[in-house]
Amino acid sequence: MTQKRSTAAPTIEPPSDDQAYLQIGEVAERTGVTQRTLRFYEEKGLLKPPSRLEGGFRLYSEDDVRRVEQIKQLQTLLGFTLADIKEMVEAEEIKSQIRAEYRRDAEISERRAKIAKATEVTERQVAVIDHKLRALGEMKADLERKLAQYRTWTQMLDELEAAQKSG
Amino acid sequence: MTQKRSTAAPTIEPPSDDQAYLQIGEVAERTGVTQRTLRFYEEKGLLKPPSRLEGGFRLYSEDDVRRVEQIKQLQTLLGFTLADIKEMVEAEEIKSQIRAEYRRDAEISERRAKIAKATEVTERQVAVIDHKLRALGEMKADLERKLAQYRTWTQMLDELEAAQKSG
DNA sequence: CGTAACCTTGACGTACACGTAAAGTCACAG
DNA sequence: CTGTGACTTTACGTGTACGTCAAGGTTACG
Repeated sequence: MTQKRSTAAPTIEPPSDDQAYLQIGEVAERTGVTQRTLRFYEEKGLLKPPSRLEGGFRLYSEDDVRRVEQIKQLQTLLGFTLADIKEMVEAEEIKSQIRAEYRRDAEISERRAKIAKATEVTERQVAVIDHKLRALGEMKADLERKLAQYRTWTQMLDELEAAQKSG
Repeated sequence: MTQKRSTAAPTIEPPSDDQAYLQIGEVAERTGVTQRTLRFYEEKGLLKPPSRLEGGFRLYSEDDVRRVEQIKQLQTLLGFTLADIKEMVEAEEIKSQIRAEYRRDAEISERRAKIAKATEVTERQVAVIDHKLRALGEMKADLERKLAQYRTWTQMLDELEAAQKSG
């Protein structure tokens, strides 16, 4: 029998809430990237080191899965480098920090600074996206002009053939 | 004196029209890519081998410059690989062929086939672009939600400080 | 306790997109 | 005719983003 370990509860280490933790294989399958890629992203600081099972097995959260999907989007669809993406991911980290500090008492000026920083980074990202949106729009318009041209040519060939038949 | 060879008329080889031909250095400067990159694109079939001066110097046309700019757009902005881009460029080639055959007598069926092929490739490209447009749109919406969140938080800090002052 | 399935950390390999250095050629000024 | 700058090919080097073993530890089931 091909045995498959039950999606077991973490034996130790993970922030002892009752989340559904996933091993690297599951995450790989769900996200469509390889295990190597997941380790590589961790090594490069794109994914925070996940919690571990006592044996050393990585245990990922659903949040981690979402992050991986986000990274793949940014990379394959939008052509950002992992370095770019790391910056963006770090902005996400800042957001988490802000949320964490929200409950606790923290220097207001410090909180302001972090929010300002996060705002700045996010605005740069929006600008980049706007740039790409415009470029893509122009590109699409070009392609549709071409398609229109092709339709015209096809029609001309139709008429030419019709003339030949009736001629 | 820093000598610069006059943007000389091609001594030989180039399709003997009176276009303004550019050497590789000029093209590199105008397009912002290196000479190495231009030779590399040629090697990879992304740029058709340009005409040469009798000494072997490459002579590029304005069309070539436009193509280089298009390639850079596709690559850096949209994240296509050079292999992808080569396909697209080859579609462009087909279009040129169709235009060339338009004047001459050519098999109608052959012309139809080429137009059909070009249409197919172009439609695939439009589909890819649409995909990216949607992804970018969603990403932008996400970022703007974040920005709104940041504004809310900043406002909360404002009010908190105001309360502290008046308290 | 055996063993299959799953995981771990190295460490080396690879495809892509060029960078860079070497050694020689070409064009024109002086 | 020589110097200088722009160009040529050839060839090896580099950074990114992983792929691919290899050797071994861990977990769960029978």
